[in-house]
This record gives sequence, structure tokens and C-alpha cells, in this order.
Amino acid sequence: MPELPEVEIVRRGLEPLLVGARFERVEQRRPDLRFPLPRGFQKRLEGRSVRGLARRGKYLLAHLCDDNVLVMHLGMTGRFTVSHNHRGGGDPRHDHVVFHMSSGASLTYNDPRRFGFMLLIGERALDRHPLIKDLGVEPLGNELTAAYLARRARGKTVSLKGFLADQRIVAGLGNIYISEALFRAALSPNRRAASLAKANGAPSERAERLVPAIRAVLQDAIAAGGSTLRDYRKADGELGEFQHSFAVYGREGKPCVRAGCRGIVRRSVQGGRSTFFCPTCQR
DNA sequence: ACTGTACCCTGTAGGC
DNA sequence: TGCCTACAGGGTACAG
Repeated sequence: MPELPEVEIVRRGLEPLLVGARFERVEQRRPDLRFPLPRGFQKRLEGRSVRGLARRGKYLLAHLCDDNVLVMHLGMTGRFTVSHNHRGGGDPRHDHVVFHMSSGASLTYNDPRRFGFMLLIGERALDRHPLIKDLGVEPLGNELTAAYLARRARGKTVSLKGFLADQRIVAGLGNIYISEALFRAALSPNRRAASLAKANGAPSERAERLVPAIRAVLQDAIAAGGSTLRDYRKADGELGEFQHSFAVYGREGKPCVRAGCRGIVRRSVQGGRSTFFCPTCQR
């Protein structure tokens, strides 16, 4: 389900239910997700209240009153559903963790593939944690600039697709929004990342195009409530709507939507994942 | 250091 | 109906 826009929508949905509330009871229904859940997970949460709910890349960070941080990653299929009557979603086999909050709300974490995970990390150690410390810049923050991309891309032979999928470069992009951002920037996903920099290391005009394309597609997706593929739903049960605005993702064989372009959207596989692009206007 | 592939796990869709 | 393959928003562990 989740790339940055979907995680941000989840964050916004959970924030009013979690912040200021206390974990009254935590149900842990299996020992592990992708990683083992922390030792004493339930005991370390119960009785603590939540000071704030933040996002970093695709991570959700619940800052607790005892200076620990509940770090949550939704993997491919993780989702939270909210209920006020102890009922989860319609798939109890994969309801792995339930947070019963003092506010009366219960949050059920469901994750069929279990690529998601939860960790408890001390506030002070968070920025040094192996999963967090190497994360790249936030694409909606001020640090994402053409100069930054050029600097990180210099000398790299990876494709633009592979470059943008690397969370150490930009944190939060995934398969959908990479395809969509590259379409908006009219850049081929197969182009070498190094072409974002000129020979002298200055950003190329391509890098200048790519930055606003990334920002715009993420902002548009957040405004639309994220993308709903398969069964993703927002915490309130509503569906995101951005999938109706995809220009290339999932549109293999269909005509390019760019004005004046007569191309046909193609699908290719890079690193075992599908990339969608228009070979006519994306160069 | 970088790059590409296999793999983690479960469910679903489509071809036969 | 069943069986098989390919594929799915994530990321990591290797081998070369």
C-alpha cells in the first residue's frame, strides 16, 4: 500500500486518535512481523501516552511520553483500521497487533504479507538507528534541490528509476510515484542517474525539472487522499482517489496523456519491479 | 563502492 | 473446479 503520500494520509488519520491518548491494552497476536516484535512490546507500551505522531520517509514515528519512539513501517500491505467497538477489518487472520487506546479507539494493524514491522527505540538513539540514519532527504522539505540530486547522482550508472527508489537518496518515493514523477519531468526511467549532473557537478536542466515534478506528484497525491490499489483504505475507511490521476502507472498499452504526444505507455521491469513510462516523450 | 538478482510472505488474477 | 505462473505499494542479503 504505502508510499509517502499514503503513509502521510495514515499519519493524519491516526494523529487525532493517538496523540494525547494512552495505550490501555496492547494485543500482540504473533511474535513477529518482518522482524520479531520488540521484547516486552505490550508491557513497554501499556500505560504510556503518545506525545506526537510524525513521519520520516515511509516510517511512522509515534513519540511516547517515556522518551521511546514506536517506529512503524507498513511494508507493502500493512494498514491500520480504526474501530470504537473492538471490531477489526474483515480479515482477522492477518490482524497482528491491536492498540486499545484510552480515547476508546482501537487501532488494528493488518498485514497479510508481513513486510511491515514495529520497533521501539529510545528517542536519543533514533537518529543513529541503522534503519533511520541513512535515510535521504524528505522530498517535500527544503533539502530536496536540483543541486542535491546532482551531487548524489554524480558518477552513478544506475537508472533514474533505481536512483529514486534508493531511500538513502530521497526518502519516501516508491514504485508508483517514481513512474509518475518521471513522467511529469519527461525523463526516461532508463536514463543514467549521472545525467542529473553536468560534467562540472552542477545540476543539469533535467535535475531542475525533476525536483518540482517529484514535489507536485506527492502533493497532488496527498491532496487526493493517496492512491487506492487493491484494498488500501485510509484509517477512516475512505478510499484514496489519486489512482484515477495516474498518467502512466498501470496504463501499459494505453495512449500517452501528454498533450500532443502520440506515444503508447510501456511497461518495463527494473530490479524486478514494473516501471511505466512513455518512450516517446520521456527522454 | 556500486549494481543487479534472489528472496522474504501471502493473496489474487489470468491462462489452460 | 484445479493447477500453474506472474505479479503486487516494501526492503535486505548477497554475489559479482
